[in-house]
Amino acid sequence: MSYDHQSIKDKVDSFHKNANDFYVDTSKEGKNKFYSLAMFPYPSGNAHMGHVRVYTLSDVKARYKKLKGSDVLHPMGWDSFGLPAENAAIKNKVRPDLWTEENIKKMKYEQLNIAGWSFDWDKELNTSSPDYYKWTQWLFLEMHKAGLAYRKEDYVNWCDVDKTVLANEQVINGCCWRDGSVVEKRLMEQWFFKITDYCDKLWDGISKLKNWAPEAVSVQKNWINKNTGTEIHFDVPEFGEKIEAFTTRPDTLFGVTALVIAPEHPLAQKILAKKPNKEVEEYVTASLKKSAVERMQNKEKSGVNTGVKCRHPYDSECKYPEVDVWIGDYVIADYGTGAVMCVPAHDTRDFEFAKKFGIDILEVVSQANGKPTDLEEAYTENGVMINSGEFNGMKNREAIKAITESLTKINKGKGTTTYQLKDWSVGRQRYWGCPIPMIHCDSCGVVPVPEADLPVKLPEAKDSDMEDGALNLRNFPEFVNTKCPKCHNDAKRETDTLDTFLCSSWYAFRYLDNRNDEKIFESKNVNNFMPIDFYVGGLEHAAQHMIYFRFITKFLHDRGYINFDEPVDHFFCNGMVRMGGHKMSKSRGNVVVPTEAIEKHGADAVRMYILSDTPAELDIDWEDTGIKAKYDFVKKNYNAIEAFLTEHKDVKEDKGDLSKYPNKEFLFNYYSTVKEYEQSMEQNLFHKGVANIHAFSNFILKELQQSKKEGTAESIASLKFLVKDFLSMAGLITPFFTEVLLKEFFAVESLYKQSFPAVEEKFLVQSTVNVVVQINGKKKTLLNVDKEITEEEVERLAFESPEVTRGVDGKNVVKKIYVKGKIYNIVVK
RNA sequence: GCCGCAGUGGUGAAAUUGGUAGACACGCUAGACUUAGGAUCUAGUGCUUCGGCGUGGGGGUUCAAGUCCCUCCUGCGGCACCA
Repeated sequence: MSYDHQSIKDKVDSFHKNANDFYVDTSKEGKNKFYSLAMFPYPSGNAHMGHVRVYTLSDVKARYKKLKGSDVLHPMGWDSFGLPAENAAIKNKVRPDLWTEENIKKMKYEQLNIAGWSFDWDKELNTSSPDYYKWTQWLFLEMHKAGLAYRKEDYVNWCDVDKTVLANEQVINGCCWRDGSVVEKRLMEQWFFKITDYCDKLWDGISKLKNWAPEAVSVQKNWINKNTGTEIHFDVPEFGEKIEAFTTRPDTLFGVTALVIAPEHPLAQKILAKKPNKEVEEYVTASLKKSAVERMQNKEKSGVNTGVKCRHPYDSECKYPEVDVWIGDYVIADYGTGAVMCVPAHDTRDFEFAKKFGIDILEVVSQANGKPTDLEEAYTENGVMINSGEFNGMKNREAIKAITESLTKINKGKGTTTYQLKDWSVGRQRYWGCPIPMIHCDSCGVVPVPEADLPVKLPEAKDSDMEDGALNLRNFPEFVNTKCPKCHNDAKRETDTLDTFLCSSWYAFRYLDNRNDEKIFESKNVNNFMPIDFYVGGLEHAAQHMIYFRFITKFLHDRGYINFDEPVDHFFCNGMVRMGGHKMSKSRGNVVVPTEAIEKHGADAVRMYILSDTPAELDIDWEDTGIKAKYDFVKKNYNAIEAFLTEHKDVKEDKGDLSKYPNKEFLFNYYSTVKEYEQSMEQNLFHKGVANIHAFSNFILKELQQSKKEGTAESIASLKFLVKDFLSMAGLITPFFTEVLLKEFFAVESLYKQSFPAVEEKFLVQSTVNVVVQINGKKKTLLNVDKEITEEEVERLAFESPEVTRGVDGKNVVKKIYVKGKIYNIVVK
């Protein structure tokens, strides 16, 4: 029967109807484990081409490892808490839980089951289901027990469109990551996770991320951003305290002509309280109102002199023993100490600030050529110390160390490190999320919900709740009002829900024991299969999700639940699927819907196409000619192979003695391509894998033709055997037509459970080799010679060739280099 | 500004890690065949003045460089008033 992708799909569906071929027993001990994971989807109800790409990648890798004999885990689940469900509720008056449930059904049974993805659905999980979020709550309580979940009043990122607080990681260029609206700073009391306690571990762990996409490693580095420097104390006698300034350039200490603190710095409020001053007050108020975007866009320096003085640590030696304390919003409150020493001569920002406000400029690091002190701009290069008391004459690089040591001795400072990473704000003022298992009691304070009472379930939303602004746990009295677990008096539940990034920071663990209702997971299972061997997802998750995932892993490690401290061995960042050079979007009208593409071209062609031509890390541009070509390829191969197998139905496939196989070149091609294909799969060069399949097809189909004329009973049996192995290998990429042929003509139990053929090295040995003859490294001719040929013989043949004769004519042969069986290079002058 | 990645035919790209640059495809050209099919098959396809020349530019190391080193240019991504 001629190729018809629809009937092939129907057949494959019927093969897998009853059994879960892709099941793996995660409690089974053993060594040969492979965990292939693609980031789980938000159940929007519509799978898009991006999903097709990611899940095909994790699938091909999973199938490959299975063929190579590993126990493979390739699970799937739902990242189902979050805003779209609430927005749908408000718009269409559908309960968020029901809306989510509908979408999951739709995606699971109509979209994620049509592309041949080998998901083990036995491991399915859903972050918004109480048996999952019970353990998200448990994790919160563990954090709380460890002192890592805490409340504080702080300036937080407020998104007024989503009516919720956002984590720093969710603010991109000062705007909300979801809707792009400008984020405000609001002083609020909020739940935080003390991820900053893990800065060192997260930073040091970066060196272990050898198999991560380099871009993703770079994102991790930039985000945590460790900086080594010195903390220097400036006494403020009037207030009986000191300002700690962080700097990476302690060598410029003697050039300090002012001190600048951030408007949010605690001292600012103290100054206002003690020495009320309208100008200062107005400046502070105005600065606090400014959004991050305003601060970012307007880099014009602003500030105000408080008139408060502070003392230089070396006040007896330096030119400016006492300097003014300024408030300036170019100083960032939550980086370093929120205070900087202002050294205009050697810092571009301080220079601008000083120029604008007439602050003195004192050069302390001179250029080697001793240029004058009348600086046009800040001098930020290295040099020799001047105007710096006892440190004069030193190289400034040495002075950095010397001054830090000296400060430590006189107890006026110390070497320190600082990080850009901030504590993780985890509370969200939203309904559709995991409730924070805490209770506020007037007499006992904030009390954790006892573990036995978990999960704290979300109340069911009624139609009247589903109004804009009303869908909030505050408005559910039956949820809010409770008893204090300690004193049993009336108390109120916490009404914030958890950031959905917490839900997704531990799902990979839960897949290994998704039905456990006694504990979060069985450690044995997790230790057995993790770290994840192959984790596929977009680079956009390299900051938020991957930071949190690493943090939670390190936390669970420190609490003794797991024996590894990095969750992902290989993080593979796939590129986007675009069309016409743009991201697919409804408004642009350049959307290819996966279900439609698969219906039209068949899943084999779609899978093959989405992997072909371009490395999976890069963006691809969807082209109709490309997908059509893959359809044609699948059709051609199915038809040719089916015809061959039908003709030789009665011949039992038999490898036999391949050394008697008539076409040695075919065997050479076959096994060298097996070798290349294996490498492509090992190294995740899936586009090369597709090219290898093309190469296979090119010589196999030719050989099938040839066998019609010259085939013997023996050679047909061998060829049939080789075709069977080819189908198993190609089945990684095109699992539909290959499985049908394997079932119908070879009665295999399942494509998934085949094995990868071993490379027969003996057929890769050839009796002749091509030796390239070069003159001065430029190729002149090619000699096809016996592999064991001597150097003398090569030399004779080379010099006999007209190209060499012409090339050396009238020149001196200086040197001859022979690389056995490869290169013969003649050097002439 | 700092960090990371990349630059190869008309296009997507490959190159066993220093040893025949352009595998495998798309597109294009010519031809064949036609039971008009999502046709298929065959041949060709870096440039060339047929000597050669060619991997963003310039320099270097080497018998030999797309690959290593220096330098510059361009594009993409991340961070960014980070002290």
